[in-house]
Amino acid sequence: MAELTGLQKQYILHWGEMGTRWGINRTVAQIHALLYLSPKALPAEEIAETLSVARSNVSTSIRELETWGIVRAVHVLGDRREHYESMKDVWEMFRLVIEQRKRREIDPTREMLRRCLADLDPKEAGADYTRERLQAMAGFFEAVTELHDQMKGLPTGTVRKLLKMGAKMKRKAS
Amino acid sequence: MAELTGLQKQYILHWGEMGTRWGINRTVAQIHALLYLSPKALPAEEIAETLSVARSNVSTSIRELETWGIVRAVHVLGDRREHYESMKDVWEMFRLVIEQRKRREIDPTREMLRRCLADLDPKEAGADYTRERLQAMAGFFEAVTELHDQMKGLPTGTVRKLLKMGAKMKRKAS
DNA sequence: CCTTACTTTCAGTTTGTACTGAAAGGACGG
DNA sequence: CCGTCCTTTCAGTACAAACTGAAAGTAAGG
Repeated sequence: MAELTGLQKQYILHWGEMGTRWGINRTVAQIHALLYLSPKALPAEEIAETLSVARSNVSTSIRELETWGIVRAVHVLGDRREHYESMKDVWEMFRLVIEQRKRREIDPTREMLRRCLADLDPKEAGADYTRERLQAMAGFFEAVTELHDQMKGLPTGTVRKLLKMGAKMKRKAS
Repeated sequence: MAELTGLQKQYILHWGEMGTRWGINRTVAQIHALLYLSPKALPAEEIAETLSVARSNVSTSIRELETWGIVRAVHVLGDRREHYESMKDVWEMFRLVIEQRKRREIDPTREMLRRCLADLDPKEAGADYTRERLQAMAGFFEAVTELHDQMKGLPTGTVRKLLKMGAKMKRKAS
């Protein structure tokens, strides 16, 4: 089994911490980091040993990474075990994660806000104020959704172009 | 003390859940939701009763919201207690949060990546591959930083304009 | 089929974060 | 300055999420 270099250790540990701050399981993030740096697909057993976690923990974590769509199992000739490899395209990886977090978190929030606005009884005291607040929040989430929908279809290069355009507008405004 | 309407309850509970998913303490998020919906600033005591949490918990949570800069203490004539109110501008609120999360999480990651690239020993086996991966990741984080820096200075309206421009480019591309 | 190699599931345990209540620390009014 | 009202701090506790290891499940090879 391959020992980790100091550099790999540094990257993996940092990535793990990062994960926890964004509501992603530390081990899940660490496994992803390991696979991302690895030039070849790794079997679960080796991942477990390298990161010093239980084999079963790896199983669950890999499963989660697979549902995100950023890790997949590949087969190696003459080996019955599954080997796992990470997607290497960073932009696509984050796009996948963002898309899914939007679906799981942003969309339900939009629904909640719509439901609240629908349920709002105009006769209730302070209804106008509440509506104002809910609408402001809803407007923000709609804008985020719009932004997301537009990024979704764009190739990486176009996003970069937009970045440059933003820079120009900023200069004009100031 | 004002009882919560069903609608407020719904909003506050949802916001609390939302918070936990993004690494923000549930109570902190709930307090923010309550203050956001409240037309008037509330004393800590009332927040504690309304949400059924300990007075001391409110104290800590408010403190955190204050460091984010999205809640502040105000004084009410003839009342010795501090009253707390939430910022009402949603865009500004998220801008503040994003800016600070960037500083706490994105920036250290950029540094880590730069350090890794600097430490990388070209003589080590697989160094080229590792460099490639680290550079790809670093490039992404640089782009995110660039994007953030540009958004930072822009007024809300300009962000909306960029959204529309993106829509146009998308149509052209397809 | 049976064996062996590998993977997943799950009940119990550990760990870390959040929360509480009591005590200490201000500050204002009298 | 003393009492009271309010806020913060902190040590201990509760709770939820993560993790483990054993056992059950699955599939390939002989």
